[in-house]
Amino acid sequence: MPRESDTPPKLRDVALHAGVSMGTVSHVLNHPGKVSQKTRDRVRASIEALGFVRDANASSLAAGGSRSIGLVVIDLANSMFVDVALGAQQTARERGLNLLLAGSQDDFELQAANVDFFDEARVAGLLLAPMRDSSEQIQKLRKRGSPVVLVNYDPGPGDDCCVVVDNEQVGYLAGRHLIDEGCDRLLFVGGADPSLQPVALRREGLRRAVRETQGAVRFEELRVADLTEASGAVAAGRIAARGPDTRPNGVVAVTDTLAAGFIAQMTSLGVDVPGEMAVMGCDDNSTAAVTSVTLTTVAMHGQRMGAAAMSLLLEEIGDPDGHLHQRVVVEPHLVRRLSTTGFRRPTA
Amino acid sequence: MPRESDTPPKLRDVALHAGVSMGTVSHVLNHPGKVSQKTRDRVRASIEALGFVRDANASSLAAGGSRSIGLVVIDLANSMFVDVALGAQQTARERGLNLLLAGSQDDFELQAANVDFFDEARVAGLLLAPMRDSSEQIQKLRKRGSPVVLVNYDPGPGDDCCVVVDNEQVGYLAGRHLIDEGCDRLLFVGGADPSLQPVALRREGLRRAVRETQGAVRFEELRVADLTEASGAVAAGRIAARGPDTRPNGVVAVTDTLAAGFIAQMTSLGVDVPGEMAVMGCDDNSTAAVTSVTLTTVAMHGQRMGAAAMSLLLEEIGDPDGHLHQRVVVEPHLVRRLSTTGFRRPTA
DNA sequence: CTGAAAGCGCTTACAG
DNA sequence: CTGAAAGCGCTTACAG
Repeated sequence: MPRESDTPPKLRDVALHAGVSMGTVSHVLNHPGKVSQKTRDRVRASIEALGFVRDANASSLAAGGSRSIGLVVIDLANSMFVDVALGAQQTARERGLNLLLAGSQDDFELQAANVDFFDEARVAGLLLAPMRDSSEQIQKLRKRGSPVVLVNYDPGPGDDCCVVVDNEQVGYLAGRHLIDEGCDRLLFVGGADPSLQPVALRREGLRRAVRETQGAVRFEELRVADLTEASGAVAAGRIAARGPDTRPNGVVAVTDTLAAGFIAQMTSLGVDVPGEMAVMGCDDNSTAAVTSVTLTTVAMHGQRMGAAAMSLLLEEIGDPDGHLHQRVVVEPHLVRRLSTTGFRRPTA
Repeated sequence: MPRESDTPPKLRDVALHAGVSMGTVSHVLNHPGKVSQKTRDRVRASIEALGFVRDANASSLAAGGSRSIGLVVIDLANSMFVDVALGAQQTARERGLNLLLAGSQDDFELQAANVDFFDEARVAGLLLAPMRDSSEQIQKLRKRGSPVVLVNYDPGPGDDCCVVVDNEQVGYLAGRHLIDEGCDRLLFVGGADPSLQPVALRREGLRRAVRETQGAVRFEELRVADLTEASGAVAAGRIAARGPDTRPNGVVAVTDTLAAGFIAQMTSLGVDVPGEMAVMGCDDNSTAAVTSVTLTTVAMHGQRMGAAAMSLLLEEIGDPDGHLHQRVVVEPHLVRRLSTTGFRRPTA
């Protein structure tokens, strides 16, 4: 039964209770193999009896490092990053490490604060899904000896491991799907910021799918201000204004959010989606799924990304010098839903 | 410029560099008001110059407590809990505290592990959204002096603060909405487990709305095995089998997931939702929104819950003895979408 | 306002 | 396998 003291038991109380030294208790906790079965059992019984819970702060300080890994994602409201967290957590647990999770809510300053927090906590390593170049933040961690692995961001050949999705393939899968459904006039709706790597790559992939048809399919693109639903609606307005015979009949919006706005507006303008126009997004972002028809999209394996990133990180933690930085590319996959199902093929 | 040493700078290096004692550096960090402007600036310059980052483990140990709050939620894939985290984080930051987030993935053992982890980390307090009675876990924290506030779970009058949504009102709002749309034969679809408080309360609220019509609206209910999409589909099958004139024309599923399965199956059986039958869910769970029509639902103010819970926690941390436990009830609100819009009123 | 010193609770060589 | 002791990096009374 728990001791009725007014102060919580500490390691020395356990030692006293079990009749051993503090060092032995600590060994039971950290290197049980070094202690005889008998002593171990006695110590564990005392721990149980007193309700002892080790102070992780003291432990990390004395051991010179914590057994936690930090994960900082762009935004927890994006379900992809929740998947990343699940994958990373599972892999971490398998190795006896704890995952600390923080979301940056699309705010670069909050991201910096999160990284700083994990820096202060002296995490054993950091998984970072940055919203843009964050080499400064990463440098600080590295100086302290904490490896960093980037998720969903490719820093280019250099100092860090990264795990990214094959965005060119994302675009290709989208294009291929629409073409297979019978669309022959494709539109790519992207954001105006050309520096966003994923946007450029997805466009390239889509073009590849179009090229493969050897001219049977037309391609055009439309740039909107940003990747919000509002911009999607603007794009829809412009396209709908054109006649049914010249406007695109297959649309790839570069994000689900954009696609959601596009479909909502297109529908309200009287165009039948997907009957007259198949529309799809990219990301499989569940928070953007509230469209009038369910959205076909190209999804990423978020969990796989998280698990891969954690593996790379642990590898580097385990062997900081021998480690070679890697770039892991995860393949996307198509998720077919109603926004492209039931498109009426042109009977030309 | 950062010092080119092979070992990261510590507080004593900063003291040396600034020509002050370690105590003074610590004061600059923790009680800047106690240090003269001039000294403060000098110390800060040294911190900057050396790239010093304080070790939070050592700090917490010496100070006898950390400046972090833990939040353990049932499942991060449920968007409501992401909202809770956002609200809690914002409130925590305003008070200079950090929020540590952990998701339990619907697994009670993982929940226990998460709570233990925060216990070891000696968090200043814990916000817990438990999946069921967790008084044991809570007791451990309390023994160590960490207050606990429950979120989305009402433990009954007792030892802890809690923040919950008014689930009776959830049911009432749902019923009221359907009745206003012209439905006169309501169905409540709930899970078979009567011990789930929210289910019972939502049913009560719905009944209240029905009672208010003084007999003009019929009420019935259907219990299914659990709250999955599959069970929703099963329920739809049973209802659809009845003729259009006797079956319900307004349905409240106790969760969005259930509603999603219900609608999908009902539609595929040839019943027009919402034309012949208006259907709605409860929760506003974005991950369940992938239905063929967008789902009307009753939502909770997750952010508000998170913020309220954090406030209660901080209040108790600030005044452990004077603190009175409270039960904060957050009002739900209706989110109208397509699954109830366009219902054809019976013209009897 | 500033400094010297004790101590937070644990871990880890080091001897036995 | 076990114990005594130094030390992890900071904070906080306590004197000055």
